[in-house]
Amino acid sequence: MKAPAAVAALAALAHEHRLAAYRMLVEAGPGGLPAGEIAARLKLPPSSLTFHLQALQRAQLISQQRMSRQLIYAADFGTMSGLVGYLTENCCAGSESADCGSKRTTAAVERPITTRKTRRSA
Amino acid sequence: MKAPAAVAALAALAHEHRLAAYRMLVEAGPGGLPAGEIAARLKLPPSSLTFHLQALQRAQLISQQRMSRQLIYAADFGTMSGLVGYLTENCCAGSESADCGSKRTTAAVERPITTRKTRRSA
DNA sequence: TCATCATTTCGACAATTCTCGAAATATAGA
DNA sequence: TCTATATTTCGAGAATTGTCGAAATGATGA
Repeated sequence: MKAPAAVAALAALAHEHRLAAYRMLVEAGPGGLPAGEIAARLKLPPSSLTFHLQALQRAQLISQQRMSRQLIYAADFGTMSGLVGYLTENCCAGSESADCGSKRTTAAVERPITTRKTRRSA
Repeated sequence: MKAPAAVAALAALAHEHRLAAYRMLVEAGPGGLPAGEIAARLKLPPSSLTFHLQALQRAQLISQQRMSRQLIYAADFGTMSGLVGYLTENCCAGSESADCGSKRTTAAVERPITTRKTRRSA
């Protein structure tokens, strides 16, 4: 995943209702859920839900499939995997600095600004 | 990290300039970078940059520290760690469905949350 | 104190996002 | 075909976000 796709995925998830919908679909698994069921659980009017599902779909975070009268939405785990990969590889520092993925129970990585000056800018 | 904080962090990162600024600060490491340096590299007018840095700061993704005349910004790795943790735990399916964190090429965070081995330095 | 540098705050505007009722579309069964 | 169900599309208004020049603030050295 590259930066523009990452921005798209981040933006799609950066909303209360969309994150809730996505999590619901993750929990539902590959079988997914019909739009009406998601709307009911989220207590959203159908047209509002469609708006948010379309945002998730544009970012390729979910997919759609018709099943008789219903439209079933399911999480696309590959995209989320790509996003998590992007964040760990590009936003969590590499080998030299703090590594944010390894032991995140508590604040493992504070800010040792005191240790050394490391003034190499000029 | 809980849902509202995750939404805040996702929204803060969901913008081309802010993601670029954040990545730059990750690469810079704990020493951080002065605002002017970030603005110059991103080719952004100073007031626009401030707007974006404030968004990142509100989400606790970066911190600010004055150093003489300059304001130094540095990535807060703990928050990113929390975000990655939130996504892997809440948005990547649990034990039953597809697990999106497992087979990335390199990555550091490969810690399956399904089992709690408590294996310390095996 | 004054001049200068680094950065933020202010203000105004453009652009985008969010919300949701009403109308339209697609499917199924009688 | 007619009716009912499931969901989307349309349209309009409210709210939020993004942009950036100009003015203000804070720090430094002369």
